[in-house]
Amino acid sequence: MDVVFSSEQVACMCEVLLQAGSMERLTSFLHSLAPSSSSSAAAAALESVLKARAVVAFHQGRYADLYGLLEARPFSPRCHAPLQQLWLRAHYAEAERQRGRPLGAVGKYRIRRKFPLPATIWDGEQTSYCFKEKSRHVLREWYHYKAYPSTREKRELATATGLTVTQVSNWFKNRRQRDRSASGPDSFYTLCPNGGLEGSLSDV
DNA sequence: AAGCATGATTCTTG
DNA sequence: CAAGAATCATGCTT
Repeated sequence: MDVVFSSEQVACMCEVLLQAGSMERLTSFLHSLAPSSSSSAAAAALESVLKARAVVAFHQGRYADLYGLLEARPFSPRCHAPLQQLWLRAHYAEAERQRGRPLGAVGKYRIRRKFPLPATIWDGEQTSYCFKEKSRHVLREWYHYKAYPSTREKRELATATGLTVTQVSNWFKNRRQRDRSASGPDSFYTLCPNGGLEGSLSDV
């Protein structure tokens, strides 16, 4: 068909179908897009289309295609997280298929080291189980100067780091606690006490 | 499998 | 509501 979509429409279509997770429709939609030469050039330049193609490639197990797509050109940071997941999950899947059984934590770790994220999908860091190095840097600096930020200062730190106020509070709390316990008169008893808690809590 | 690091949670206290 | 302590949960590393 020669239904002509604007670039925006195409992108929107991809996003919606991605969101809905309907591979079928997404696949056929992309397929309908590919052969037409006029709009395909413009469409191919669209990030959403590339992302959609990557997702489809992943779903179909065409991992080589997937890697090609991901490495082809830089993506905006907005898409990094999902695309990184694709990259990793594809490599995990390949390794698992090859060895016939699922990978454990260590296996996945090795895969991650063996196949580092391409620069097109990675802004340098953002490993996820931690706050960003940038945010942590800000917090550390601040802590050095003052370990007890006021509520107002916490708010500022939150906006400065992109974290929530609670996260900032937690960070300072944890930091203080760990600093203190690390330097305190720790020579004494290292063992934990036992019997502390008695059951039977009354409710209501 | 064990150890470490780090964010979050729970409980108590002021 | 915030601080401290103990503890949990999870991910990384060895």
